[in-house]
Amino acid sequence: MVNKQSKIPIYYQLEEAIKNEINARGMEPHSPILSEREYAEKHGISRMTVRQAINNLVSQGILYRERGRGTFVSEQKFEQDISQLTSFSEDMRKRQLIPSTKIIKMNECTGPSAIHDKLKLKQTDVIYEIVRLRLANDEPIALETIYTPKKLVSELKDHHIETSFYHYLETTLGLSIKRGFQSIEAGLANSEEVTYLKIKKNDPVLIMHRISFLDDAAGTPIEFVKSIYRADRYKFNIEMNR
Amino acid sequence: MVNKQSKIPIYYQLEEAIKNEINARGMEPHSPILSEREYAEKHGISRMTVRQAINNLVSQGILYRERGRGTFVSEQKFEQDISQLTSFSEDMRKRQLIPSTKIIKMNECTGPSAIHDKLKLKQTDVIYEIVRLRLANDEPIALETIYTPKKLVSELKDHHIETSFYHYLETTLGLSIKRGFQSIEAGLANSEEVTYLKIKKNDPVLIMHRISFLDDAAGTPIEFVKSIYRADRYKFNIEMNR
DNA sequence: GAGTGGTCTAGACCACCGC
DNA sequence: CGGTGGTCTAGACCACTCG
Repeated sequence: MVNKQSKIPIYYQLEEAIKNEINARGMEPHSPILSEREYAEKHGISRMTVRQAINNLVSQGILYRERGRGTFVSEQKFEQDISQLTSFSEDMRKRQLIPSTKIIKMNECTGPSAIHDKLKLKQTDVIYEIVRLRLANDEPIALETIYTPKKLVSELKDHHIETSFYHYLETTLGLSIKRGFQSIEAGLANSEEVTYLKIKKNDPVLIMHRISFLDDAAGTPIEFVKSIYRADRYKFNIEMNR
Repeated sequence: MVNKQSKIPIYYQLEEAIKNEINARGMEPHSPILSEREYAEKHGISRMTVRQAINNLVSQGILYRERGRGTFVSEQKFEQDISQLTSFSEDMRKRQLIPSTKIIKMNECTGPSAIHDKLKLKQTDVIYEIVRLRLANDEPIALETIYTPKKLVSELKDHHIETSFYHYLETTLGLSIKRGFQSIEAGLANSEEVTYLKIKKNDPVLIMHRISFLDDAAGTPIEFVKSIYRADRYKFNIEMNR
């Protein structure tokens, strides 16, 4: 039921109520929910408020409308889940593997300038360069180099980056990552990569570059990452819309 | 200006008007547009109608709001372009390259069964197997094998697949592709790939598998594709949300 | 305090669907 | 025909920002 005295907006309460209704009653895809006028009367609220709730659920892919017929429960709700920007740790857990990390190197630097440009920094700004070996079930999977501006992540300690850098950014620093741009190419392992990844010289590898941006008005770059993945242990999975 | 007599919804006319305003005046990112009340008065319409127009532009990533301050022009407008499922031809044109195609092989078959499973077909259903060499500016980029059910694409002729298979599906057959699932891995070129792609044995390649689904209630699989890309000429670019 | 976006109301007319 | 969603109105009060 909707509480009109609550500080929580009515349309939001109704969103939750409708979602509960769908789950609690185990409503099948394509089954109709109440009409907008019925919800309005049932809760003693305006139809426009009901529409706001339903609009939100439609854009979340939970409901769909058909003019003249009604509003119905959607088939699936992948929608938001498509092509999510995920950290290595999240990625591995999705694959039912246990992620771990070995820090190879962490230092502050002011170069190279190409990195400054990508991160939209001044040449004098200090950048952290972090090299980590990423493992899954204790087997080396990827060698990863992160560049991130010191002024955004303050004083980084080993324990901040021993598990998930994203988790540290989002939970401890309260930074919100909005989107990232990735490129994926193929190459052959060089001697440094061979050592850490325990593969042979000239074995194929996947080379991923990523730049991620914060969810602020300016879209501030927060990290530039280069990762080398073992081709025999890793492939990228991407779900795409058209 | 908005025409209240038109059959085109006012909120939609206003959307177009605001977009024009931004472009025509060359408004910079972060510059404010008129307030909701100002648009309402200027066009003699209700504020709620103005809000509907602005809401749409916000969800398209063209504007953003700040409570108590106003509504502003967004930095970029990547919008829906995120992680779009694109055909080879579309992909190349985006990169300012001229795509072309050489058909290597096209035949009907009823195997292998793994393909039938992926396309959710009966073992007796006929599948087209199409092998095409994809070029950009006349240079070979990828060797592509498509499996697609004959019953969905009817009688395929060479000229249907000499340019864009997606274009044929969507324009001639009126099929609408909704989403696809891709995997990307790295490998070394085998002897067949070497010949067509004009690279050397054991050069690195990108191996892409894709399965695409139609925009119908059942989400019918329409194609299973395996593509081998030259690593020295191609990399995947992906934009992702979080 | 003046202006902004956020929420909400109680109506209205329309186009469309299914019976 | 009655019911649905789609659009629209002319107000209202709120929380927030900024000078």
